[in-house]
Formats: sequence, structure tokens, C-alpha cells
Amino acid sequence: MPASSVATPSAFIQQRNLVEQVADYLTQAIIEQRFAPGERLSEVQLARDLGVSRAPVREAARLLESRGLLVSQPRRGFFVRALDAGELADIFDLRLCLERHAMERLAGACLPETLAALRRQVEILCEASGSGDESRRIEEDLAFHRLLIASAGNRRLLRTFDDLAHELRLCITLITKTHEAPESIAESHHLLLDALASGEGPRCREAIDYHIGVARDYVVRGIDGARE
Amino acid sequence: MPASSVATPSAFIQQRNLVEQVADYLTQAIIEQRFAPGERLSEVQLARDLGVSRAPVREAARLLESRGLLVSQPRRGFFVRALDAGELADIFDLRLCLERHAMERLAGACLPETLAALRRQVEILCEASGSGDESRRIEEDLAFHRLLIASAGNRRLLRTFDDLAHELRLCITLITKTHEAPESIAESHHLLLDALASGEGPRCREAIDYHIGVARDYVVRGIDGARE
DNA sequence: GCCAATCAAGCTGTCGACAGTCGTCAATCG
DNA sequence: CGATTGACGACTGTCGACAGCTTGATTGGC
Repeated sequence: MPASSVATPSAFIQQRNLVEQVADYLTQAIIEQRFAPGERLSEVQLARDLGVSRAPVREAARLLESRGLLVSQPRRGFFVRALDAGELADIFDLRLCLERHAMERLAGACLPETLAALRRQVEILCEASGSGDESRRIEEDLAFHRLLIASAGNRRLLRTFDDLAHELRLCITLITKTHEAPESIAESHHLLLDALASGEGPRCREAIDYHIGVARDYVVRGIDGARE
Repeated sequence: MPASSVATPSAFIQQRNLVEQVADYLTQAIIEQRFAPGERLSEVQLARDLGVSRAPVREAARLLESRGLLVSQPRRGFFVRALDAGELADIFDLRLCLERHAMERLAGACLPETLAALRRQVEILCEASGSGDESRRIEEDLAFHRLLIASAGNRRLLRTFDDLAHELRLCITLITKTHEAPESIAESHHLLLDALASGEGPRCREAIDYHIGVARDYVVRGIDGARE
């Protein structure tokens, strides 16, 4: 979802499915940290603020729960997911698991047009990285990794990554409040392209291991830094 | 859902809300193929049949959609997920991805008690396999693989597997209508234990690749057989 | 006889309302 | 003065109802 950052809640609600609109609004609000991690969300109040009834709010909240952005407690309601260090490590470990698999599937049989599409996305990413728009850089970065996974040709794998991506946004935006990512991150994607182009399995594995390790360390250090 | 073996008092007290009960009913009905794949489910009729209102039915349906048992089309409603050969391959490919990762994490550092717990579960599985209760055999088989993943210590990985497990049940029950699994399947889990006990990474990888390959081929052949 | 426009039935999307439950806070008891 | 209990308020779980859409059949035209 390209961030159509809207300040007033009711302006966000227009024509589409109310559930989707509320889900988008909530997703955006959580990613932008307008709701604090661990904060309790009142269905009634949200419904009032958005000018809709509770039914769409409830369904949207369930949707976000399945995406890991909210957690629910029976008879108590929904709370904004608060990630601890362990969960953060788990998320990046699963990401590694998925991307390794995609890289391996691609290692032997990466079509020229697939490689070209990935290369194009890296260029878009580099351009976004220089633009200073941090949220756009994050989306283009995720878009590259999504394309990488999609290229492996397993739609179920892609769905799993999409689910995880919501949590990744949660991780990443936790830290971009404090510091921006260096431009070298965008550049480093070229290493992945080179590994894929070489077609060598072990090299692909090393490349993705390194890449995600750097991303994880960057986030972990950012979190620790924000705590001090 | 493992039979609610209640350990803590609070688990006794918790009254299950209607959404969970409806979700359990629908899950069971889909797994047992009382609803045909692709069949449209009417919220009104389900609510009538179950003696509840549409709200819990809708929420339960959304839950099952996130688990891949139902698919929804806007303004049209929910349909029982119908798997084609490609989706089936994708599901087993993702399963391989997850279990490989768990095996790798375990390969070097598998504690004796972890190995013992896995060994115990294999024994339970073998016993269930001889009992003739096919659905119990399936559940114990899944329980072993769940334990394997859980032993890797990544809760997010486990959640992903649990999601996938619902679709695996859908795959497996598609074929057990026609033929039962041979007892050798239960026995074959010993190969995984031996590989883990050896602590050799490559051997672990080969073992899980072989194991899941056999399971996939068994299901694929079962589907093809049922079509003829 | 075939195609298109129309219409009725059933369905989903959404809403407001009620009842039971949980958390809070003050009053009471030890 | 601290702990317990009771009542109050707010919230979730659930319900029935209405409006608009989808669908399939019916009817009219060519």
C-alpha cells in the first residue's frame, strides 16, 4: 500500500470495502507508531473515530491479528503487537529461511528476464534511497525481496513472506524514528544480483545469509540504541 | 487442535466463545469433506444450522480464510478452498523449506532431552499407525513434525508451520478417502531421528528432503489416483 | 428459437442495540 | 493502614434488521 498519509481518520474512509479501509488505516497507524506498542485499542472508540460501526472494525482487527500486527485477548480486546528482542530474532530467522529457499530455487535456473527485473528493482531502490524519503526506501527494499521470492514461483511461499512483511515493517519502523539507513544498504543488493548471475548455489546462500544478517544487526542495534 | 488436555485451572474456566466453536466446527467439516471443495458457504444457512447469528460465523470464516481453508470473494461470500496440483506442490515445497530450516538449526545442537521427546513421539506415532485409526495417525504424524519445528526454538517459524498444517490436513484427507497410508511411513521417522542423533548437517538435510519427498509423492499419487 | 432486458429471491455488508463480563475505584472491614 | 469487597462504568460478544448487490430465472422482443 503506497502510503497515502492521511491525517484525519474519517478522510481515510471512502468507497471500498469498509473492512479493507479500516484495516489499511489501522496498518498505517500502527506502522507509523501513532498507536504505541502494547496499547489497547477500543472497538467503540475506533468505530467512533472512523465513523463506522463496530463490525468492520472487529473484522479488520482480526485481519491484522492474523498478520501479526495486533494480538487479542478474549473478553479484553485487541492490543498493538509489542515485539521483544526474541520475537525480532525469530522474525529475521524466518525471513532468512524463506529467502534462502527462494535463492536456492533460483540459483540454478534464473531466467535472464527474471534477473533483469530484479536488477531494475535494485535501481529503483537505489534511486529511492537517495531521495531522502525513508518510508519509500523501505517499501522499495521490501518490494525487491518480494520480487525475489515471487521469482521462485511458489505462491504459498510468497503469501508467507507477505504475512511476514507486515511484521518486518513493524521492526524497521521501530528504528527509523531514530536513525536513517545508510545508502550502502541499497547498494548491497547488487551482491545478491551478482550471486544469482553466477548461478553458484553456495555463493547465493552466502550472499543472502550476509544480506539478511546485516539487516538484522542493523535493526537490533537500532532497537538497543533507542532503548538507551 | 490437540485434544484439550487441561493442565491449568484457568484453561478449565475459559468459556470458549462462539467464534472458536464455529471455527472448530467448520474446520472439522472441511477436513472431513462434508463440504465439497469449491462449495459456496452461506453465512445465513450456517448460522441457522448452528443456531447462532451471522456475526460469529463471519468472524470464524475470516479466521479460516487466514488459515487457507476458505477463500473469500467480495460481495460473493466464502468458498471451500479447492487445491490444484500446483498449490499442492507449493504447500509441500514450503513445508520442506520450514522443516529443512528446523533440521539445520537442530543439527549441531540437539539436546538429549529434545531427541528423547522426538523419539517418544515417534513411538506414539507407530502405535497410532497400528491402531487403524487413520485420522489419529495423521494427527500424531503432524504432532511429530510440529515438535521438530518447535524444538528449533523459533516461535514465529512454529506459527507459520501451524498455519500450513491446516492446509496439509486438507491435502492429506483428500486422499485417505481412497487408500490408507502404509505402516512404513510411521517407521520412516526413525531415519530423521538417526540423522539428528548423528549431528551431521548434510545427513539431516538429506533425511528431511527424502522424508518430505516421500510424503509429497504419496499425496500426489493419491490425488491422481482418485481422479481416475 | 435465441438473445437481451427485467425482476424476484437470496445473499453479503453494515448498522445499532442488548446482555454479560472485566477493570477500576471507593467504601468497608480487620 | 492494608486488604477485601462491592458497585459503577466501559467494553466485548452476540444478536436481529435493513439496504444494496449478485444471481438465476422469467419474460419480452427480434
